[in-house]
Amino acid sequence: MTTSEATTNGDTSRSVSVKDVAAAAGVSVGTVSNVLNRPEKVSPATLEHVQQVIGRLGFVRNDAARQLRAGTNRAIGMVVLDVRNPFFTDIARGVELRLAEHRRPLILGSSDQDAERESTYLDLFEEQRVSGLLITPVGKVLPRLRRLRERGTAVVVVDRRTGSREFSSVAVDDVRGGRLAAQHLLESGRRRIAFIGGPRGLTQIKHRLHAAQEEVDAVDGARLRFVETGTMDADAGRRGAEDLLAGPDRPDAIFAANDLVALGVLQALTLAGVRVPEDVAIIGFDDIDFAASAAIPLSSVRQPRAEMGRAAIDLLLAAIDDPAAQVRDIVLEPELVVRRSTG
Amino acid sequence: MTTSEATTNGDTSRSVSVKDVAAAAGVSVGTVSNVLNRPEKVSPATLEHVQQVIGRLGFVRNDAARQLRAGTNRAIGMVVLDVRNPFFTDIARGVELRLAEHRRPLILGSSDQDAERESTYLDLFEEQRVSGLLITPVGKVLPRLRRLRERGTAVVVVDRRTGSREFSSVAVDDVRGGRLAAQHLLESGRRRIAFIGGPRGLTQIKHRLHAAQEEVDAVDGARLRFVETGTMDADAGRRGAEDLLAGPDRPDAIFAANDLVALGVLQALTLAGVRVPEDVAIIGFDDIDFAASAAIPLSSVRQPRAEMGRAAIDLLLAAIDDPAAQVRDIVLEPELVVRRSTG
DNA sequence: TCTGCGCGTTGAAAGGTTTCAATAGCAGAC
DNA sequence: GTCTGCTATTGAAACCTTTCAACGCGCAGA
Repeated sequence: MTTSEATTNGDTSRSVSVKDVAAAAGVSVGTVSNVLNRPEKVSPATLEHVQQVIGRLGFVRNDAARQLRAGTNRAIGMVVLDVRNPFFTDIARGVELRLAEHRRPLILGSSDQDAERESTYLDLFEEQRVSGLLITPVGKVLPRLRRLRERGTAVVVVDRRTGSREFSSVAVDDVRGGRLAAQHLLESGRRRIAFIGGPRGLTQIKHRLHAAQEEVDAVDGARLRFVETGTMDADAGRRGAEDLLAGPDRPDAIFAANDLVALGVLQALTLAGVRVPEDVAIIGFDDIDFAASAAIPLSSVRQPRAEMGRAAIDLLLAAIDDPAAQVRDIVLEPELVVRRSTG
Repeated sequence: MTTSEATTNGDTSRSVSVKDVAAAAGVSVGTVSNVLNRPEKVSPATLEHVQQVIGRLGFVRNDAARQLRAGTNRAIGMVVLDVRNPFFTDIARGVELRLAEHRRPLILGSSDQDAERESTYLDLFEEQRVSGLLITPVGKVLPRLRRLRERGTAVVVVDRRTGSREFSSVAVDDVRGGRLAAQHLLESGRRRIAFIGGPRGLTQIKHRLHAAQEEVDAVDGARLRFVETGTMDADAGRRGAEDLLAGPDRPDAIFAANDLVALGVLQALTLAGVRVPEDVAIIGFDDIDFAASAAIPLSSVRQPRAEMGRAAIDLLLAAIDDPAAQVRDIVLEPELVVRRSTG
């Protein structure tokens, strides 16, 4: 117990605690805590002195103890749907940036569309007592989310809506997005349009497709075909496009459910010697960076991903600060980005 | 204190603790803890009973308290260099999968090549007392890493080597990778090769370039040109390729420092009407999914990213279990993947 | 019947922070 | 010189889990 021996050389045997700092500075632990958390309550002289001791001893606050006391972890948990789709990593990046401003850690998990993995992460987050949770749900998790909220964890749903108005959410106006894409294709003179993507059951798909259909219906002689796929990756796009090419009545434009699908479509067309955009125009959705970097730069309907992340965190932090805060559904506007692939 | 009233309906006012479980089950907290952590020490009858109570009350272990007691967080921290490059997210994914098997949370931060952000994350991880740290260093962090290790945090360096043999690392044999790419181009008859990428100072670039140079030197009439870029993204590739096209003596093959650069190169060539691979062959590095999905599928030198993540975690967990474990540099083998872009 | 043994269980201590009621110190008012 | 009111500081309690020495009990062996 060499309390007074705390000298310059950090004897790093055991971690330095507030108690050590207090002893070395000749003040009480309460004061040290105040220096850390409410510096304005401490006299300037004491403040300065304690801060110096903290620096000298290399004290680093133990967050576990702080959490224990506070009853909640400062960290935010996030369950991402698919880390391999830059759309989601871009959202995560927005989240992370905003969170860093608040010095809150982000505990990240990716469900990879697997309900079981999703559930495992929810278990983990519950043990961690995270103060907030961001999730793009896969399985039937509403009951779990309710339970989490009852236990004091704020929840915000990302890129989905629960429909039940129970949880705040951040999403993009898919109807508008579908409309923008279809209008653009129609305005550039395309009439035989195919929509590639799926599965059909996904709300987003339904909205985008339905809006596109309405636009197409409003133009004489224009038709829309739906090519359903099980997943929404490049492979799906490739196969969907190959099917279209093999069949009769080749379309003159393809609206892909997202950019990954669009990239697959572009590949299939290129390899088949179909000229883009002369023979077939392609437009994607999301506007991930790879859309702009494609061999034929892809037109796309831009989703403001970083902003989605930011908005989600802002909603979440608001809910954490005031658990009675109102449930809000934030709907962001998509934006048409025209590039080479639609001429 | 309605201890005995703990019934099916979770009165979720305050979180259920071991103490509550103990009271409801009529045993001591020590026994509850044993049920949780050393079930074999508990008599079958008690075990069964306590487990039922745990289920009934919806008890979830408070990890903060556990951490406080243990002195260390079960979580692993990871600082990723650039989340926008799928190469790194793929590694992170491998890490995450392996970690999930051990029920350890992953706290993720991305430095985006910024030394300051990197430093902020190290602060955060220190406060969290993470038990292990995975990092692809940007700034001068060796002193920090040393300090972390002194304080009991295991450290593994990913996709870099420190040179100092102080920290374990996982990386890929870049010399071999550079050799594979160059050999492949030379064997397919290419003689005027350009290497696009940079910055020059990066060890990886040096190794890949140097190995390629050696291969080229071994073949009569073959030449290698180096086009240095500041970053390693699609934009850099695009500009590098444009420069090459504008200059005299157009190459017949381009070896891109990574796949992002290669995609940019492909775009520039396509837009300039240069045929790939007929006029110019392209090979990238990493073999991210987008290489296979490019309009002209890209040949690449595959880095086993998931395996890198797994190996890194295995090293890390070994170091956590036994702090005296030997420092190891794991070097994985790259693999040539031939696709359309090199004919 | 007594001793010794082993198993299962207990209860208290420890871990580091924050909070808050209580205290000390001090200046100004009377 | 005493009292009031204020600010700065104190010290102990609380948060929840894990660990471990100690305890009680039943049973086998003497």
